[in-house]
Amino acid sequence: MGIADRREREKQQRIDAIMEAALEVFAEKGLKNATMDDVAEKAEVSKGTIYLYFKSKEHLFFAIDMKAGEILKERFAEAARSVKSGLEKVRAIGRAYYQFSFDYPNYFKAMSYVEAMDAKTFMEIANEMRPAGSDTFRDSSLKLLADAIELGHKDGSIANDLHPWLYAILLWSTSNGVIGMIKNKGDFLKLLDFPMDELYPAKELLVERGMAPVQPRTGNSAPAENPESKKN
Amino acid sequence: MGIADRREREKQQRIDAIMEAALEVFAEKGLKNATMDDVAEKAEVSKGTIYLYFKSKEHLFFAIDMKAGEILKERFAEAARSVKSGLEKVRAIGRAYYQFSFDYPNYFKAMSYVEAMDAKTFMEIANEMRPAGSDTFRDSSLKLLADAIELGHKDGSIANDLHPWLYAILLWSTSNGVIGMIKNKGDFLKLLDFPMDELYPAKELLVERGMAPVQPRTGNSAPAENPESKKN
DNA sequence: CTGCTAACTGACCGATAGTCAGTAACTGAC
DNA sequence: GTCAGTTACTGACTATCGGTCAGTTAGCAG
Repeated sequence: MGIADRREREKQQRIDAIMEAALEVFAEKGLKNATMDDVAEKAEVSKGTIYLYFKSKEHLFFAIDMKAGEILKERFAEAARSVKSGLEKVRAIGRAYYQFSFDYPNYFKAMSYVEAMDAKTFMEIANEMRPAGSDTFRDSSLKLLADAIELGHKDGSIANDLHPWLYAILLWSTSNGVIGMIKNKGDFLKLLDFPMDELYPAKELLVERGMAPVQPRTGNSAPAENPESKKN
Repeated sequence: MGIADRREREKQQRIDAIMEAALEVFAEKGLKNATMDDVAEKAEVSKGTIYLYFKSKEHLFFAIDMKAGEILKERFAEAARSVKSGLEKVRAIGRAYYQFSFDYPNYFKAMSYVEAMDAKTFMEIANEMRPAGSDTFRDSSLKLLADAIELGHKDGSIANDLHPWLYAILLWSTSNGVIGMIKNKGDFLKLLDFPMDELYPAKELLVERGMAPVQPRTGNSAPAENPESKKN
């Protein structure tokens, strides 16, 4: 079985080489302008070889997205480990995500790309590429966030009127929006003297106030369920 | 001058026809799979004609994005008009945006596409296509949101610890994240029994709590500025 | 009718994702 | 050692699509 093992190992090395090359090409030319020929050259294989291991360019992106997910999971775990309360863990995970987008801009771009895929394409590729038993969310980085929120419910640091998974998806998607704005339009907004650096901290502030355990309030600030509140 | 007028009118009709055709093709095939040949056929012009009026596919997208912005502005104005307090206006505008993404899914997609452009490309195209005097933000739909927030500061319905424009960009980008999640991954999450319908209302709840005028709090829920809060 | 201009056309080009018939390298059986 | 079979790999080729441009048509002025 030693030979089969070695072959398996070599296969994996090829896959790693291709993914690493892809990441470098993305960094140099951007996702959209990176060609498969570029990747092939950088990885020192022929284009055909890439297609032996990745069904399409999108499959390659997806593989990179999965790897990004692994890195993110480690970072989230570390962030959550560093503090105790649910709210603190949520905050630490949020910052870890923000930091990740700077530390691994190309992984982050790949994630954004996959994020923006329509659900149909996404599901097709996901079904082909995820290891058989893997349960999309249950073992993802998001799980760590949901766990932190659940803990927050228990230790009283987070309002428990929303389901942990709802909170998690909410925090995830709002962070994506804010970081996406910073990444894609940051240069532009800076040109208009907009203080980009304050955006994520402000988001954190807003969300943490929103997650605070509900207390009796004075004033007219209660969120209304009623859509047609025409009277002042 | 009658002839020149007529020519100008016909030119505009051509432009409208192309944009309308483009929108239909996007609806049928999705942004990515829509080809310029498709658009040309649908608009009943040759491909060359499209390129007389739009420098590139991206310029065409951008034109559609601008039109979407106009529609959005009207909707925002109407939403803001329907209520009185700053917070209510913000809420109404937020809902108008959410509703817009369902009423005009293809306009919304085009906006998302432009949103995701890198700042460099975006600025190049914007400079070419915006009417000369127009000041990107100052007369955009976002301005209406910023105005509503400023009003909220004055009437006391919104915490005034963040600059109106910071709030506006924040609400905009977080909404984009949430709606993007719903649009792109909604089908997928639904498959996992995730209650998609609750996502936007939950976002609204969270944000409105976060925007509420600051009051003395009990409990340990104060957002900390300190990044290394290691002690529980 | 003639010459001029503006609008329009569609065959064509270059780039690029993806394919596949052919080749090379390796393996295990004898 | 050799040879048939298998696996990994190659790169020329195809199809598609964004974008171009030389040529055509239509309308107008003199």
